[in-house]
Amino acid sequence: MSQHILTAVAWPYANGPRHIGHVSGFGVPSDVFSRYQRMAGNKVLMVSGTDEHGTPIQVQADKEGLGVREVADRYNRLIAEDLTALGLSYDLFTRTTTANHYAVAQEIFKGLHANGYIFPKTTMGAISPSTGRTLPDRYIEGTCPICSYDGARGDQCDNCGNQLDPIELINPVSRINGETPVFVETEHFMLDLPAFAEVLGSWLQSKQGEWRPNVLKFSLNLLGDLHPRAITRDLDWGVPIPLEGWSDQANKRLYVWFDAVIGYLSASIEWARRSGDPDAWRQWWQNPDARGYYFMGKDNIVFHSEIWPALLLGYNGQGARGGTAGSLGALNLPSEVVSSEFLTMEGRKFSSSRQVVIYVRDFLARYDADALRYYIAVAGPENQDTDFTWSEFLNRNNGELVAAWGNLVNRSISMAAKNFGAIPEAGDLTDADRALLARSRAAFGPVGAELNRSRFKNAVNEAFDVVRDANRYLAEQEPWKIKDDPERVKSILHVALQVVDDAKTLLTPFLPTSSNKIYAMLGGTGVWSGMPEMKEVDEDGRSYPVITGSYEGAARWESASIRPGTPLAPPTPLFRKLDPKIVDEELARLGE
RNA sequence: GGGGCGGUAGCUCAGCCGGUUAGAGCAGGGGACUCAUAAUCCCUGGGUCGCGGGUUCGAGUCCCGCCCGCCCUACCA
Repeated sequence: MSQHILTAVAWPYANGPRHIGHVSGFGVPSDVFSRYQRMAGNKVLMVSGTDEHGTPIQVQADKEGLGVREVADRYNRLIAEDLTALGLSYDLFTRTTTANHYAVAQEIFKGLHANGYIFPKTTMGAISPSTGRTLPDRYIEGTCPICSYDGARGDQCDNCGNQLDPIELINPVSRINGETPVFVETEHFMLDLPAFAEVLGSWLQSKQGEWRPNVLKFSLNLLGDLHPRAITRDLDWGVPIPLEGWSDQANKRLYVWFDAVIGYLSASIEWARRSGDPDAWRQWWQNPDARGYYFMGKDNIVFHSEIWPALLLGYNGQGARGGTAGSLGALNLPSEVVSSEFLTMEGRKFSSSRQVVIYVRDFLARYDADALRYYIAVAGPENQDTDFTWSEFLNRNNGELVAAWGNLVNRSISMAAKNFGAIPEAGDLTDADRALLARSRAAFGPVGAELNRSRFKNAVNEAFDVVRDANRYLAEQEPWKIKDDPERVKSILHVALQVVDDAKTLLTPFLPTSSNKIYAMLGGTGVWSGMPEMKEVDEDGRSYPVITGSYEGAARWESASIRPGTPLAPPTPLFRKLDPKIVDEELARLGE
């Protein structure tokens, strides 16, 4: 049964390059999932983009002496290049600074406002006297009024842990330029989150047994303490507020978290427009049978299990105040929020400023995308924080990718090519032959079930069990010792190649590049599993890069019979074996 | 301070509703083989399941307390 599946991938923030911790949280898992779903015959729409508004971009621009737009442009392009190089199969990877995104974000705001879920409130805000810009709480520091710790931030004291209001700080100063902020009254719009407590509660309860328990428990717990949340802020870098008397205020914008989550919808709409059928997005957002899977790191759960559903419910008119759906029509809530934990780097937190980091770009300059994808799939932070170490990366690469899987492919094709120059025909099969063939065919069920539940470690391990069994089979059959029975050798190598082909299919979601190579080695034609590409597009005369691609490859989640007689060339190695000295080289690159 | 998650062999991690001698991969030790990027295959040593209580015929698996790590804490993307 073919289903419409929306893969909604967290939006990387465009204030700098992304490191491997970021892509292990949202990037690789979402791509493995999407590739599997396409192979299983479902209609996948995988969308994301760079998140480009907000104060951190403003701060970064000031630091670099550039405009916000230039900073956003630069990191949008850089991040898009990195994600493309990793092979992430976005149907559309766009950005939040498009006219389309502005229009969709404003439409959601207007819908919520019309239904009564947004109200204004006057609060005190800090501004920088020299620039006139608002200072977010966390950019203010001073002495904690409770414990007298003098490095307290405006939102919280790191020493005593108490919540603070920046106006309470003793001797407050700006962390950006050291000056003393001025506090002034300012008016903002608030989202009435408590109006959704009940409907969110029953929605979450209905996910019992389906979501990862930690995500569900965490989300349910948040419900007990919902408060109205500001959705605008004093900043000129953002989406204008679409109300009379507000839209022309240069210094009032939608707060960045509000517009960023709407990106899933706006990107889907942009994708549909570019595909030539402007209403195509509705199949993923309004069809009751469609499913939406959201991938992110754990710091983002609240936005996806609480706030984004609240925005959708409010827009649909389904909160405590009722209402009617906006002009887009009622929209589907997430089916599942798939959250990853965090990756650490050699036992420490990733930190760009302290050079405890490896950026995706630098990683891919020295190692292959499949090597990184494999590491993340098999050793990434799927259900708990995990530690990336270069020595484990080396071991996994050399011991598992190269020695177990790459070598199985290489020895099987090499023997067949050398002895027969083609895929040999099988003769009478022995019990061992039949057992191994049945073994790899039977793996599609359980491996697929694990992938469908986003249990990637189990999936890749079960796929690798097939690889280990195939290596054992060859060791037991010893075809290289058989000198007087070429028919038996043919049967053994036929079986081995069939299982290599099956394992290649099982590993395609994780290792698309190398799987494509194996497909070609065994005589496959055309595209097996499609790869993303960057394209320049125009919108209102402005050009920007997007990631897109045609993923309608030949890959299907099933065993496909290899064709005897297909010519085989001597293989070239699929994966690079790494020199152990890279561990020390990489460690030397890390800061103290 | 509050909430959440985690703390299992040298390393990275599995262990669902409590049930026989706690598992895997890698690393270590021994052996076999040579088709293959010296890759592969077989055998093997190794754990007071963070600490302390409790419930139970029986707890890594449930309850309480504590210690450690990480995430969130409502203008933090």
